[in-house]
Amino acid sequence: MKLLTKHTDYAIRALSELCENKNKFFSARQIAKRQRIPYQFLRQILQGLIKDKLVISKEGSGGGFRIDKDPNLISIVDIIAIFQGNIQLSDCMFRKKLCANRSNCVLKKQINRVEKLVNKEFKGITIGCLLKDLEKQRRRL
Amino acid sequence: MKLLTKHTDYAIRALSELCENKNKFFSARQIAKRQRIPYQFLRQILQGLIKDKLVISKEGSGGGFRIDKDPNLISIVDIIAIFQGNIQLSDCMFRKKLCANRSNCVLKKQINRVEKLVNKEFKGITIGCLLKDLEKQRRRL
DNA sequence: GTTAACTGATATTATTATAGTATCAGTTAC
DNA sequence: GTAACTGATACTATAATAATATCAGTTAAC
Repeated sequence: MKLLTKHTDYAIRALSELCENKNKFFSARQIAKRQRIPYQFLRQILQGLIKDKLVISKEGSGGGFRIDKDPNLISIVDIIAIFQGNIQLSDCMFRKKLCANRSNCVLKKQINRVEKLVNKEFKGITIGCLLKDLEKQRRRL
Repeated sequence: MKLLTKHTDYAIRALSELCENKNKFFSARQIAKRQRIPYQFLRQILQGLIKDKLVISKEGSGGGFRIDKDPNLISIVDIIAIFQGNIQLSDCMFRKKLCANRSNCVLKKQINRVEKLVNKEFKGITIGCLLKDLEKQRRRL
């Protein structure tokens, strides 16, 4: 029962890493080591980020990945969407027919309401704002 | 990626069924049939509801289950808690140590915020209010 | 007092999602 | 040419969820 999977978690970390220098290419191996992410798993994740054009890659020796979108425009819903599909709090919503019992449908309405709320909140959480929070935290130490 | 499992979904339906007549004992077989819930699965769920004293049971022929708590005081967080533990949107929160990367911890803070929001909203959704919604819906038809 | 309709408790299996690993082909810089 | 990379994809492992099966004990009614 969780809304964020490792895919999303690792993707966020990888993106933050890339933001350390937006012009540099970081190799998957580098990122994996620094962020303690299983290497092959990270490579899959990076492929996902490429498809959505959040990062760009360079093949060959000295190659790697570079951020390709304004961090302030990368929200965690975008990342969730890549790896987990749209946010849905209950299976119930997938059922095409009306539920056997109507009470389930009134539940669905309530859940939909909360779902929209979560979506809205998550949209507001961007890589950019996470980095800002991080900066603040660092200054405080 | 869902917050409500079948356990919770079925439990809500079973409780609504029991509310049809708060003094009557309904057998698991009856409920299963009417709500189209796999019988043995439902029995497990009802055992869970008994442990938390949401329902009471009567053994033997003519026995079954009866609601034992004011529906207005049964919130879906209570039910989620029985079958899924506390609401947690990310695994990250389980890690005792600080994350390798601090950015993860700032993420944690944001997720915690949304988590509290979801909890608050879910607390407001009770069996009682779902039944009320259902009544309204019926009257409209 | 036997039988049918029940619950209590628990073990087992199936299914699916998530997480992680392995491999091979192709690219690039030196 | 070779070491350090990515692209693509197949495979395996683990865990959570969903569902099934079984047996012992209880109760009501005949």
